[in-house]
Amino acid sequence: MAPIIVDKEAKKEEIFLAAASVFAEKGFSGTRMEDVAVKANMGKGTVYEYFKSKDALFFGLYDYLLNEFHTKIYAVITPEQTPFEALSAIVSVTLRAFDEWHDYGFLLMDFWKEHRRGGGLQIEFSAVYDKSRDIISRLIDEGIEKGEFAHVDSRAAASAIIGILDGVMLQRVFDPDLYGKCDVETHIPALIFMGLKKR
Amino acid sequence: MAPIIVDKEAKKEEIFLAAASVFAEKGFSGTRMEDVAVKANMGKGTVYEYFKSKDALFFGLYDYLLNEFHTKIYAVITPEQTPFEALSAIVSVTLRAFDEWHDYGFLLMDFWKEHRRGGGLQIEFSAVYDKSRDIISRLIDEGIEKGEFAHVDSRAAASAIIGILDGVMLQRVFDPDLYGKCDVETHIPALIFMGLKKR
DNA sequence: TTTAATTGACCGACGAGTCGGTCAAAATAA
DNA sequence: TTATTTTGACCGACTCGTCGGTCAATTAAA
Repeated sequence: MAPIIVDKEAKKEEIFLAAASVFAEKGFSGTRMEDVAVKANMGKGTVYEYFKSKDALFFGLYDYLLNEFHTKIYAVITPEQTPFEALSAIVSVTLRAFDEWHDYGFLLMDFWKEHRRGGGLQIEFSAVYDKSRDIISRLIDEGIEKGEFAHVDSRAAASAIIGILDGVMLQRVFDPDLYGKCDVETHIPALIFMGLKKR
Repeated sequence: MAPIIVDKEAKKEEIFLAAASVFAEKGFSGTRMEDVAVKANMGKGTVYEYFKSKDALFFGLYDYLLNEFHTKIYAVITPEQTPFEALSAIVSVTLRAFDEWHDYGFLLMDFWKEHRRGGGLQIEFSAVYDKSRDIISRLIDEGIEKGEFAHVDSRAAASAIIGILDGVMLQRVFDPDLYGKCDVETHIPALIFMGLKKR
């Protein structure tokens, strides 16, 4: 019936990991499918058994990684936290995630850049960011309600917070040692909460 | 001896403008040199008279645009301003610049992404960001000294502010209507200065 | 005429995707 | 148990369209 029973899902994951590494190193257009195949210890044809095209692999990888990231986020927020605590947790875990996996920055830049290119595959970043802004701004609204936060525009603030995370990651991509001496995980949340102005 | 005297610089600029438009629309790797030539109303060969290679054109364009942006920034800061005023001016002019030329976001994503690819040409973003952080953090230090700002870590704060600008631009690239209803030029500086916490 | 400026047909490298063939495990027969 | 058949996972040589870059020819100013 079915000789050689292969765990297709596990194999897809293997390919994803190889692809992540190669795409991060060479960028989307600089990567040849053969490179991915070699990295995954298989023939090019095999990669095509699992992914219809280079695009399918690339955009599939995005979904895979986004899912992993969401898992990390959801792992640190609980209903018992105050809005302040929840926000802090999200900010730290994100900064730490970017820190732990330097390659992710390069990949993300590629996803940003390629997100258009037609086809049903393209990444809907507007939806992804919408969702993130929703979560953050809801936390901010809750904080305002509870008297914990000032009456800021929660949508704009959410956008800014997410912007900081992306923007700081970006700078770290260009200069990995940027925060060698400075504890960004403390200072960034501090700035978000306290602002620049003297109290 | 010297027949046709062509203003080489003006012609280079023509090509830059055409290239900016095409690169923004199709991305670096999606752009054919022929596309640029057509947009600039000339033959492909002519483009190669002015730029040695696609890379030379692309990275040359970056320098050209960066220079234009710096000119904009320097136009709004004066020695008489308080640190608060100078920072506000920089933030607004940057947000407005991103707003006025939507294409710039796409281009920037391409520059970010391609910044590595060897050769003597690659963009030194670490230096570019270093310079920006220097300017901003110096302003913040000055503000702290004058008792205008709290004792934040000025390097981290500068990094965060620049991050907000890049990050917000990014979100606007994905969702151009994001700030249709909300005055981001007011709210973002407000958040930076006042923070989230209730005073 | 001379020489700068322009051009686009052409070339060759490159890489995505294909496809016919191989192989080993599993099922079945003997 | 051993031989035979079946099946699908795997593979890499090949094809073929696509550009970056070149250059011989053309245009036009001086």
